[in-house]
Amino acid sequence: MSVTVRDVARAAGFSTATVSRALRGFPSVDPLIRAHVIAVARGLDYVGSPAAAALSTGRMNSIAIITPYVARWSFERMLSGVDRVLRTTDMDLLLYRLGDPSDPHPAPAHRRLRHRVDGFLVMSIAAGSPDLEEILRLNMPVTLVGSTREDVASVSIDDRAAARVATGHLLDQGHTKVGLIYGRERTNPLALEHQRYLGFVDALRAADVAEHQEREAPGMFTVDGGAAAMRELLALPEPPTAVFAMSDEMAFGAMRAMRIAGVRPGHDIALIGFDGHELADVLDLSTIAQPLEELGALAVQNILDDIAQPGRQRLKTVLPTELVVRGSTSIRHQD
Amino acid sequence: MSVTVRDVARAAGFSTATVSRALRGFPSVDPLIRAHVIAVARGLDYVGSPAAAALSTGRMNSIAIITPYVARWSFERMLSGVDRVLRTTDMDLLLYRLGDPSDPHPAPAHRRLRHRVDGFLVMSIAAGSPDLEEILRLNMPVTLVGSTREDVASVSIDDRAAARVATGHLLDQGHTKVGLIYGRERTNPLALEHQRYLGFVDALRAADVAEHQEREAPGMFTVDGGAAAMRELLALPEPPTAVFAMSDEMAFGAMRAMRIAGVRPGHDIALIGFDGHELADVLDLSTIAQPLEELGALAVQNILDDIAQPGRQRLKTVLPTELVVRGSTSIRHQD
DNA sequence: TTGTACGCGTTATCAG
DNA sequence: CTGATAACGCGTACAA
Repeated sequence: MSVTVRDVARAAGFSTATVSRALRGFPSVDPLIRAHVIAVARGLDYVGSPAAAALSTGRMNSIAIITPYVARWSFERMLSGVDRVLRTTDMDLLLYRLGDPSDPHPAPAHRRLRHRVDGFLVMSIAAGSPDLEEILRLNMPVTLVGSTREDVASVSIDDRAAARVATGHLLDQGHTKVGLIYGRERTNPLALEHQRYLGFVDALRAADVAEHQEREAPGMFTVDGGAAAMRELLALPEPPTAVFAMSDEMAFGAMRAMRIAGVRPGHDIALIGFDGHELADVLDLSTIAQPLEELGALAVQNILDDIAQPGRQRLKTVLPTELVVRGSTSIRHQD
Repeated sequence: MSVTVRDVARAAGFSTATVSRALRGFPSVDPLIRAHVIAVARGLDYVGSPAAAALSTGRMNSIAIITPYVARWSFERMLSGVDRVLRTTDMDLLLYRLGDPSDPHPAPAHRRLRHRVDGFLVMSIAAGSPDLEEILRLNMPVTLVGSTREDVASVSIDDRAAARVATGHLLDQGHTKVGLIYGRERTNPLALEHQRYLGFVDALRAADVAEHQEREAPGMFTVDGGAAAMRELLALPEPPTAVFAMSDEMAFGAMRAMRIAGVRPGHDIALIGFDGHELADVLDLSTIAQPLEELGALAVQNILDDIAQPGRQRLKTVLPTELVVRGSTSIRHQD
């Protein structure tokens, strides 16, 4: 087939053991011999078999990203952070789309992953999700990104506080009819968006503003969904004068619906999103910026550490968010 | 360590060979025995070792995506298409960020990939790129997405024709001072964007409009870069009255710069992008829509086929693009 | 410091 | 249709 350690050993005039050690830079090998072996290996265009190494050591030298939402902007950002850290190592990155609660074609088997990777980065999957439970049952290093769970390492933001800030910002402008564009199921404690919903309610309560369920519409965390939600809100007998969308992408959709309906964001209706999307700036959308790239980077670093030294203290990091005020919430409400 | 075929074999009262065959659904095994073996395996919570299987068969059961631009919207879409197809198989997906010509920290070794995957999906890497050459040298199944190269399978669009259409659309509106926001190096034949540049020039020539190099600014294919480019164009003594941006993301940046400068897209300056970005709609940006998800899906399907039957005819698919006219180019130019 | 020899878990071959 | 056994390529005790 192709050239193996044995070939290199023969050509170099040493044993496979020495070759193996030399190639991996062990200190216990004579510098001269190492140089020679490396030269010979290069000459033979030798490249090791990760499968064989994995079989022998039990380490796969790779980690998996588990996430249901490959198509969200936030994923793309977190992935950038992950990649930035990972490319300084020799670890490989596997990508598995798993954990979408509304998936008609549910995951076949997580068992398969067992011997496939050394650790898991679970992104945007709520604690309590069956898929997450399956992963945890594997009893391998896991770090959550964007969610939290007892006894599992995680890197996240304080969603509840952030949503409180976003909603509070609207209330500060004098709005009392505050609408919400959520994802799919805001009241399910297992849903990732639940915390943001609680923050929304917190803020209303703190300001003594009543919550009106009919002013809350689902936007599925997509642009189109956000548009549909806003259409729904606009059709209300008493539409909200301010709206908090749980993601910038939904807010963008809402803006489209508003434009079509002839309603100006920041003028007729205040609108704030969530994420700190690159284009929020272009669309002059107020938002809650979260450090997505950092989330990814810290999480992968933690996984690497966990793999290196098992039984390590579980890391729980919470990163800060920032309210970014732009035109879409610039105008105060006056009754 | 964990339960192996041998354990299953012992528990089931059959040989490892039979167990292996039964578990993989070989027709040559007694249905009753198969059922029994499967039951036992499940009972033992058996899960196979891909590393061992790979070592034995030489097939890794996984493919790699190679791309420099993890953070672009177009990547996210193509990835969605890839995943849609891949999840109907038992193949795993490895992700490698490689091939960025402006990478200060160049790739360590592609050799490493040799025994890691069964095939490569090379996205958005120009033919002639050193990284692509390295991959091709491996002599394994490769499918290009978004670029073309002699003797390599590819799924792409006709960039040149599409750019011609975009530019032609501007010219049709009566514009003669047409600007361009390109990526990094439009004139390098090895750059991916070169074809779009050629299409731009084609259209100008066909309309007998002179090309003015100073009306062409680099936007690095990012939002911020697009903004900078537009600022540059606006500062010209004779700014263009219409601009073609080689990506929607750059066009978005351009729109931001225009808004800050008090110039209205589609009114003061016509603007058209490229990609069919989800948010082009929201921003009322005309664009060239390309079927990104389909590109990804077809490419991965082709790789799977190539792996299944080596030495197959090289596929060369070109998918159609579509001009989408919106507000940003709706107003005709009048001198 | 270097070499020998075995094991990792699975699949493929070949004989029965 | 089933079983015994030899690879697959590398890492690593253990011995020298």
